[in-house]
Amino acid sequence: MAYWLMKSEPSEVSIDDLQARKVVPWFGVRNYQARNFMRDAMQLGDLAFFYHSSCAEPGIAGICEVCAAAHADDTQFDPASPYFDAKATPDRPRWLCVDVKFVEKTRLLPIAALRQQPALAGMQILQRGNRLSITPVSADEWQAIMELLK
DNA sequence: GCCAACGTTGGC
DNA sequence: GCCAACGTTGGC
Repeated sequence: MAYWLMKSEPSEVSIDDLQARKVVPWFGVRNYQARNFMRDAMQLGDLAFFYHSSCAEPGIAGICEVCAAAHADDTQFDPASPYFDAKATPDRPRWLCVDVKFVEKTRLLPIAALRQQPALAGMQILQRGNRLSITPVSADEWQAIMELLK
């Protein structure tokens, strides 16, 4: 069992959208490192903070659970999608996604609040220049954030 | 809108 | 395989 933090732009998929839809494929990842986390490291039952990025109030907005192993991301085959990849074919998909299911909506925990916690100083998302949309979270970091959310 | 940081591309 | 140019990310 591992912990993760997964960024989503709420204008595309917000925690409220996930709550309404129960399960969503984590489509749109176009970064090899993030893809490899989904393909090689994520396990069914892993928990992730659902993080709202590129929005008015960036921060942790909820919790979700990995509920399907990595499979082809359909958006890579759709010419109408911004995530279309002409070099990908159903035979040889380049991009994968796991499915996640809604666990809970939390109060919004802004990134500024995360930065104020010494226990979280090592979090990958808080490091300078971090851009990765999926990052591992240590058990200690997970616990510290859960405490903040109480 | 700014801009630092990073990943990708492609010529050589 | 190098590396400059370019595009993207994402907080501020």
